[in-house]
Amino acid sequence: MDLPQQDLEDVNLPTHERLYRDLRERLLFGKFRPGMSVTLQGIADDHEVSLTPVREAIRRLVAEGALEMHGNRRISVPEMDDDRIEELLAVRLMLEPEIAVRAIDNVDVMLLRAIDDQMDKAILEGSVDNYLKCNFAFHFALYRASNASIMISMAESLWLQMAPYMRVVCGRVGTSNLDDQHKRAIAAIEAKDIGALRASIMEDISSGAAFVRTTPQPEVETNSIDKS
Amino acid sequence: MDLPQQDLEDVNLPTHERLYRDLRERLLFGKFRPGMSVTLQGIADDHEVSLTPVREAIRRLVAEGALEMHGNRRISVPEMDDDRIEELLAVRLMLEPEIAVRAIDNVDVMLLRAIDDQMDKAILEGSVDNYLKCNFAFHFALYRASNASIMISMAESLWLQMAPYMRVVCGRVGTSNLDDQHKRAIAAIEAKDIGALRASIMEDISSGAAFVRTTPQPEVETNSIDKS
DNA sequence: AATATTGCTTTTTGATCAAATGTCAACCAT
DNA sequence: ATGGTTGACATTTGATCAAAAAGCAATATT
Repeated sequence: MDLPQQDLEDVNLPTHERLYRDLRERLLFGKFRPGMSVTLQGIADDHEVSLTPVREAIRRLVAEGALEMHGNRRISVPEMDDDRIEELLAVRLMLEPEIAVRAIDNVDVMLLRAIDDQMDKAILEGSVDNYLKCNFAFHFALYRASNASIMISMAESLWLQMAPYMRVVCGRVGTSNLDDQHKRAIAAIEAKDIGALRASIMEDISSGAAFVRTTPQPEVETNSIDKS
Repeated sequence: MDLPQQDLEDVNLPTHERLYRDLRERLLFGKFRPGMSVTLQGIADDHEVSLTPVREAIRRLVAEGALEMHGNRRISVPEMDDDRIEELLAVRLMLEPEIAVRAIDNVDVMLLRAIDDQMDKAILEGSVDNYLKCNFAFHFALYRASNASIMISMAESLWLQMAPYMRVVCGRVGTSNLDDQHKRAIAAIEAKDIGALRASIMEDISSGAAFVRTTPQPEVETNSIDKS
């Protein structure tokens, strides 16, 4: 009768798994910037582990498109360009409304509302960090209520690919001009209105896209990992 | 001025990369069956390499959904069930017609026709192996003509996830009852008829689905890798 | 009989090291 | 100067080993 019963994660997990989660977190919300190069050794040094688990974590992130491996065996955070953005958004527009619809009967609306409240606060405070976290939390709290585990992984992969770039754009422009489709989504869920839910998710994605398009392209910056 | 200039792959590639490609090939066309368990050590022994590159290849395949990792740290070929099938087909129906449309202006119709001819032959001969290979070749010859690299990887991941199961079903039923939507797709491409192309790809996916649904569920079989 | 416990085997995991590969800047020849 | 070469340095890659974890089956306990 010995259940360690960790409330949340990361104890007793293999190093490669913890590394993966940590790097993923940093890609979503941290300081990884598009174009930045990443070395296995750098990661190993930063985290004070050997190369072996680092390789496993990195291969996984490369497979998810979160990192890019060049023929030279060199790894970097993918650069963003117009075609890539267009493609990512096109897939998100197909995929995410469908996931949302599949979650409509299971999702905890209270939870969504709570997250959205926090997001409002983040926007008011101008905290890009918290905005991004809440936005992610909202979407995936919704998506996880579906049984569509394959679609969810795909969506996670897409967000991982967009995140470093979104971060740059938001950092430049701040949190104003962000119109919040989440309340429309919540209303649609409560009304069990599939069409309206689909539309609100699509509008959320499109408005993010419009937001991005209004900002100029940032210049390149290729560097090893800078320790915060 | 020293280009080795290998016509095709696999020389000078890192071991983990060759392993990845080999396992992938075997998942798509080989003897991996749903539910079969896979051990790192088994793979390493089979290929006469050490565990290190095996881990990298396997993590990649797990990230792509081609293999499944349980909490126990044990790895297996995912079992298929009705929900999973439904979800995989739903994503394919969204994704693949879009990729096809994006390829319509660039694809080499002669190549498609050649592949389709080979597929006809495979069906006549009743060769499940060749049918599966040609079917894959056809779809991805088309898809690769698009610039949508992200969508293509996603489609590859989906095919990897379906393949072991499709293999079982086809092995049971043979190659009759397979109606060929490829000729309709080719005609649509030549006519530059986007709607017809989209419809033919969707029909191709749906008819495969119908094909699968007519066959009974195979029983489980969990084993280590059997060397052919 | 049903459930725990124990010890043994298989498997996974992570660190370390040597070899291969790649990068980059200083150097040389034209 | 420009273009190519060389060598020092950094990084990746793959094998090996010890330790941890997990499975398994026979035994003991209630």
